[in-house]
Amino acid sequence: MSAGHTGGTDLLDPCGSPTHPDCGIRDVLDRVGDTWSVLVIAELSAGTRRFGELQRAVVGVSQRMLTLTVRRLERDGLVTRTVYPTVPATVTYELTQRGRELSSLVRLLADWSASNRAAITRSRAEWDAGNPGSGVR
Amino acid sequence: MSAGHTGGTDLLDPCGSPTHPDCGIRDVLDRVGDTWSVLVIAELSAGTRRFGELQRAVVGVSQRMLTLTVRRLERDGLVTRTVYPTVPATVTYELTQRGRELSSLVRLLADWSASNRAAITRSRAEWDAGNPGSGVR
DNA sequence: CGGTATCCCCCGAGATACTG
DNA sequence: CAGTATCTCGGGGGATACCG
Repeated sequence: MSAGHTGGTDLLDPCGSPTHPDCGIRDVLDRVGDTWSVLVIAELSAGTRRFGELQRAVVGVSQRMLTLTVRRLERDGLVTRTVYPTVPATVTYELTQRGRELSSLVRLLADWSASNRAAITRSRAEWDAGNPGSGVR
Repeated sequence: MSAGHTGGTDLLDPCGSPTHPDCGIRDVLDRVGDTWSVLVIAELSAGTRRFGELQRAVVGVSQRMLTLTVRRLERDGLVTRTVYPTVPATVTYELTQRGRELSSLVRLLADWSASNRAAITRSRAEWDAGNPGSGVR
């Protein structure tokens, strides 16, 4: 490495300016990072879903958070929202092409998580045993 | 799909029990999701780093949050922490094999984010224009 | 059915000060 | 240099009630 930078993060912080938080990919990663988006994307990767179907499939999500989550995904162009003028209302959600691209990456992450979950849980238990009362979680 | 389940989330919720929040891969995904882990992993994917090097490379992270982040990564067996008994102390961090596996997936996500950032930003602007004062962010 | 609108609480995370 | 220890604040997110 030649500059004053330690290198390696250029992709994550393309502009390199400490005073410019809008650079980097955090805003996109935040969508992957938030509590429910990944789970909603995973469910929608299996096909079109109605609001209620989504809520039942994504165990534990509140109505409020599901609404916020699908709205944000729609805003990012990751899902399309379709309203049918029935009574009562019928609304379906579906991944866009962009959403499907992301979901395939999310699937890799999910697969990795599933196959490493046991080992990580064990690692945590061992660490906690050797570091009592550290407060780290 | 044959059962009463809408299907598609088995990987994300292997046990399917609503009363068992410990199931699923959220706890692993949370590590990917939190603010700094991904950035630290990305930096460490370029090689071993000292604490101060990490803090300079990961622009914006506070000392406290960097400490917490590397401790959690260590706890999960994603990084190793090595203390050299020099004065003052020297501490280095390095990805484990498991950490390198995850970092390669994170890299895919980072690449995707970088190439889709502009389009997503545009999509958000359009959505905001058509949904004034919605409060969704 | 598929949402809004409110209230409220917890904790993630920054700022600052101190230490082996 | 590489951390702890406190204090603080904002907002993510749950619970509940109401609506077209």
